[in-house]
Amino acid sequence: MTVFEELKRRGLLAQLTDEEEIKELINTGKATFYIGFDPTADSLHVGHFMALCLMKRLQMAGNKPIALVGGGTGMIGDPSGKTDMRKMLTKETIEHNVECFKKQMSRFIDFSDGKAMVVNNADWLLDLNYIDVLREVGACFSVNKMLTFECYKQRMERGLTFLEFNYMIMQSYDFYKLFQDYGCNMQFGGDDQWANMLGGTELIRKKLGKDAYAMTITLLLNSEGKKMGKTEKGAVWLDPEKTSPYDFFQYWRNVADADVIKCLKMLTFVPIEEIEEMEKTMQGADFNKAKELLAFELTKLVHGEEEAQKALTAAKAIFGSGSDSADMPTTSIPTADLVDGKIGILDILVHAKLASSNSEGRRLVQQGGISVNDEKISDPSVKIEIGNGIIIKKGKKVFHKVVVK
RNA sequence: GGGAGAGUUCCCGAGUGGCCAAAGGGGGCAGACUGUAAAUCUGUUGCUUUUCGCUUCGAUGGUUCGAAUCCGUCCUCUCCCA
Repeated sequence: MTVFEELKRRGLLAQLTDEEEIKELINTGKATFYIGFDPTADSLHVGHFMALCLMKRLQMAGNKPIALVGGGTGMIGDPSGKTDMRKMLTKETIEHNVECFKKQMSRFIDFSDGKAMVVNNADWLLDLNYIDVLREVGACFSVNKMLTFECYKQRMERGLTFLEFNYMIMQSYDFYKLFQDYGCNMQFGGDDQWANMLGGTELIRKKLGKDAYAMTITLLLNSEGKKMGKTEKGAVWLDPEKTSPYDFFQYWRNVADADVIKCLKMLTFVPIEEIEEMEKTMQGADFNKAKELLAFELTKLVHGEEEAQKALTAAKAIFGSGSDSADMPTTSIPTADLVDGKIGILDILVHAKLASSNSEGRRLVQQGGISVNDEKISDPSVKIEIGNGIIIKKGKKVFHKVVVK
């Protein structure tokens, strides 16, 4: 099966400028393509992961990926898909984030022997001269046309600054620049980037009279139409410091039934035939097996096989029998906080960040949401003896170990 | 630059002198039902040493026994005209 066919069967392809050309180029390994990453945080998250997978798939087929970190465009902020202007990041923050991105990417993509490269558009965007840019590329963009793009529509109602309006031009300039300097003939990205990417291909055509191609991948939306990889507490990060492997595993273990197959197809390297077979016969509790596979595969890709195994074992131990596990998130309480070797349940909850305040902890206890060593707690004033460590269960899915330091 | 309007708790959005920690909805959390799913139903959703009390309605100063509500100044945003 060719790469193109594989991408298509996995439901990854969204829009393409020229299907036949792109198919030919990537199948024969002749593409040099780039994907842009906006350094808005100090870690990549699940949304970026899709792009990384795509890079890897294409790299395996012999194509050359360029990861473009938006150190320059990050100064502007992409208005696509946002209803409000985002916060401006300082130069220092962006530089720091760019460094973090580079490190994380090298885990997925093979950068040896020039098989792939990372570039930072700050290297060329920051030194641009305003007037020169206006004359060189500004003349190629029609404001009338830009305003008709979907990505600006909703911002037309709520306000769009000139700063953000220029994001598209900068991104187009990136492609133009990479095309000339590195022979980069394709740009890939999320489907929300379509308009920005087309800007690049048109600029190249107008300035150089040559063809470049763009392709977007389907955004990973859950069955409710929301972007996946976000939780109430924020994004699901690839950095183990920000989202522990166990939590990462649990996020995928808990996806909705309707989303499992899609996620397996789009995010994992499990052979497509296998997934399609699974899809046909899946019913009832089979979903749990599929979710387990999904969670395991992804954790393995992101954190390595060992961590994935640990997360799986921990999950099985906890949800299977509720018994102890070495890999559970743990909080240590200083001995000084204990009175006669005991401590109030509310203090424990707040310490372990299972509750953000005493009030919330009290509520949890009163509503029967807290168990200590499998015994339900109903009195918020109860003192708990920690001894060699206790297991606290909050709700049905959150387990936490507490020990004395 | 001129004119009009708006800023309320996680979000949307009521409230226009005391009965306001502030309606309603969304979201979150917990309980029931389940498959660590969805849907549904119930409870809950500022803090606290929990029936007392404390802080909150853009910021600040004032009027008042009492202010989210009235007045002054400032900040931010939206709309109309240029």
